[in-house]
This record gives sequence, C-alpha cells and structure tokens, in this order.
Amino acid sequence: MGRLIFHIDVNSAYLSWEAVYRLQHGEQVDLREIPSVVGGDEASRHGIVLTKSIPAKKYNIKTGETLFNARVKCPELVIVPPRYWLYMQSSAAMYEILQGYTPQIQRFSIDESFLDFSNMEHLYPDYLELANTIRERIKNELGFTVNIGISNNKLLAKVASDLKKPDRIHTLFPQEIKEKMWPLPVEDLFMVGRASTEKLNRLNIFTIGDLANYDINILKSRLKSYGTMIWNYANGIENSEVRKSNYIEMKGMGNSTTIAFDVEDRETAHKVLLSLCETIGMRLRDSHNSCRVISVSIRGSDLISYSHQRRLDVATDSTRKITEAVWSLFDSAWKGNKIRHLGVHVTELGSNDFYQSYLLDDFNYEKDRAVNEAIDKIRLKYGSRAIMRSCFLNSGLSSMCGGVGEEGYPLMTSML
DNA sequence: TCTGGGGTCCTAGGACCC
DNA sequence: TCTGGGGTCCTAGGACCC
Repeated sequence: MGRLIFHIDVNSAYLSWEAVYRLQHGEQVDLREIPSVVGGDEASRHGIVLTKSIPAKKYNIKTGETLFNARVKCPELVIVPPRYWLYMQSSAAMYEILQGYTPQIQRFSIDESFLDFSNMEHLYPDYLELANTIRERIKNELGFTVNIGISNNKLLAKVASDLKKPDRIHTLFPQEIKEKMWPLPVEDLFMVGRASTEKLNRLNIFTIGDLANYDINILKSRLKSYGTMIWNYANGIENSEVRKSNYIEMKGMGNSTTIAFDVEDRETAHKVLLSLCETIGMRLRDSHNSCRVISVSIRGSDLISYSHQRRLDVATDSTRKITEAVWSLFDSAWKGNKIRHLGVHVTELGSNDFYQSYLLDDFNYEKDRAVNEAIDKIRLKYGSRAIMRSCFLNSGLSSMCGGVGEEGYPLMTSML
C-alpha cells in the first residue's frame, strides 16, 4: 500500500529538442553526439551555457558558465541559439503522452514531471515495465530520451532519475539509499547548493551519507530549518504530494532583462522598466490576478544587485499603476551606477475579480481597465508588437520585454 | 563581446503596537 | 540615567530550484 512515484527528466532537454528538430529538418549531425551547447546571444550579453551535450560535459563545461569560458575548455564547441517555442512544444508533446498513463502529474519544470502511480497495481502490475513503456514511447514518438527515477517519494525519485544518464531507468527505494545515494557527493542532494556545500564541507560533511549520519542538532543550529530539511532528505525522508499543476496557485511573477548596453540615464531606465511592466500587467490580467507588492531590482555593470519593494494600499492589475510604482521605486533605489540588468517583480497576488473604485484619488479605474482590456485583446490577436507606446519607436528597445510572449507559460514549480 | 531568466522560500532587522 | 518584551508588519537580501 506504499506510494509509487516516478520522476521523468528529459536528458539535456534544450539541446536534445534542438537536435531532434535539426535532424527532422535535414541536418546530418546529431548535436547530442558532439561537444555542443545551447547558449544565449553574446552580442546582447546573454552569453551563457543553457544546456550542454554529454560530450561537452566531458570537457567539464558547466551549465550557467560563460560561452567564452566554455570555448576555452573546448575550442571546437558547437554553440546553437535557444528556440523557446520549440521547447514549449516539445514539453507539451511529452506531457500529452504522460497524461495517458495517469492524471496525477505535477509538471515540475519545462522538462521534468512527477507521476503518482500509488494504488494502481491493478492497472500497472509491473512498474518497471510501465517505466520502460513510457521511456520507449517518448523515444520512438518524439525522438528524445528521458531518465526515469522510481521510488516511494518525490525526493528519492528525483535523485534516482539523476543517477546515470542518458535513457535510463533507476529505482531508489528506502532499502537502496545506503548503497545508491549515500556514496554521492553531498552537493548532488536536492536543495544543497554552493553555499550549503561550503558550510557542510567545513563540518567535514562530504557525502550524502556523511550528512545523513550527522548530529541533527548541530545542523539545526548552523543551518536553521534548512539543516533539518536536508538532513531529512539525506535520510530519504520527504512526504510532499504530487500536486496537479492546475491547482497550484501562483505566488508571484517577475520580468527581468539584461540590456544589450549599460544604461546610464534615468529616462532609458524608465523605458526599459515600462516595457517590463507592460508584460507583467498583461500576464496579471491574463491570469485574473492583481498584486499588492511591487519590486524593482537593479544589477549594475559590476554585477552587484540591489532592490526596493513597496506594498500598495490597494491591489492592482493596471499597467499604468504598476508603472507609476515601479518608476518611483527605481528613482528612490538607483544609486546612479551603470545598469546592466533591470527587473520588475510582483507578489502577494490575489483575484482581480472586482472593480476597484477608490474614492480618495481621481484616477479613472473604469477607463484604465477598459484601455488595458482593449490593448490585451489586440496583442493576443495580432502579437505583442501590434500595438506599442510611441516612446519605443526608434529607441532600440523592445516595447514588451521579457516573458514568453504569445506561446503561453505552463504553470510550474521548483519546490517539492 | 565574461556572468540569463523564470520561480519559491527563509531570515534578519527595523518600525510600531500594547 | 537603572532602557521590558512579545507580537506583527514591512523591507532587503540571500539561498535554492529549473
């Protein structure tokens, strides 16, 4: 009667999807078989590794590092640009297949899902056979490979899918923890990142097993609630539900961009922020949300970030109101340094199913709402560039920055 | 022209209240 | 001239995930 959880993870997702697309369009080489990466555009200062092929990994190329660095490690490295609409499509196609097996699916990211097969022995008597069927179907029908991790909770299933790649199925049941998980380096554990690894190493903790057998009270005092959580994880203790994605409410949304050049004046910064607000406003209205808290973040050319946020008296979904708040936050926050990156985030979301007629100011909410609605309709029908504010003409800036534009945005979480 | 963009959650410290 | 203490709200910053 125990739980049975699958974690399905696409191998080198962006790169695999790109490789399949290219093969389908007549290209001879398979990107997955040579040192290659999907990387951002260096000219506009987005030059980092988004996904690497397995041969590229052999050169010690890491996700997130600069393309400049990656080329130093491997001069013949093939770099291809990202194609986000393709990733959305590929992800959706895989989800279609998975849905045929159980409705209990949590889309964890664009290329990862948890499936709950608890109490379904009557339908699927042999879970290994089931996993194999799913793996084969994705490979045959969609052309890319996945790893499947199997256990009785999400944490262990996730660690299992990460074991040996590609195109593999692994189990990691509680009785296998000692043999399969404890020898791994502690940074392989979910939620143990760079900062925690350093702290743990200083405590002489180097493997997941070291962590599992450490005194929990010392961890608690050094790492607070994190200490308890990762100690539990190291012992395979985790009991969160597989949450169907449509029932997960969004907590906040953000839009940020690295600008192709350093911004040095307030007017240009305001324009970039406006374009970010346009996208945020539209996404808020599209999801029937309003926000109470608005925040602006600034990253300077020195790569140091800072932010200011403000709680509004009344929730809003108006592009105009958001922009006013964002501009004033920027003006109070900006230290006058050269700006590389700007971001707008909204949190404390709530329903926008009400008309806000706030009598204390003379802002015409009805008219503003009608304007936003009309613009949203035009953009949904004809694309985000169909209508724009005149200040963006000949400015070299996009009128609607960030976001995923017309392709939509699947609801995903990165917390178990 | 060396460092992305989308998220979630936690903590520390100050203001303020009783 | 000995400066409480608990609670809540708010902001800034940092950790982690993909």
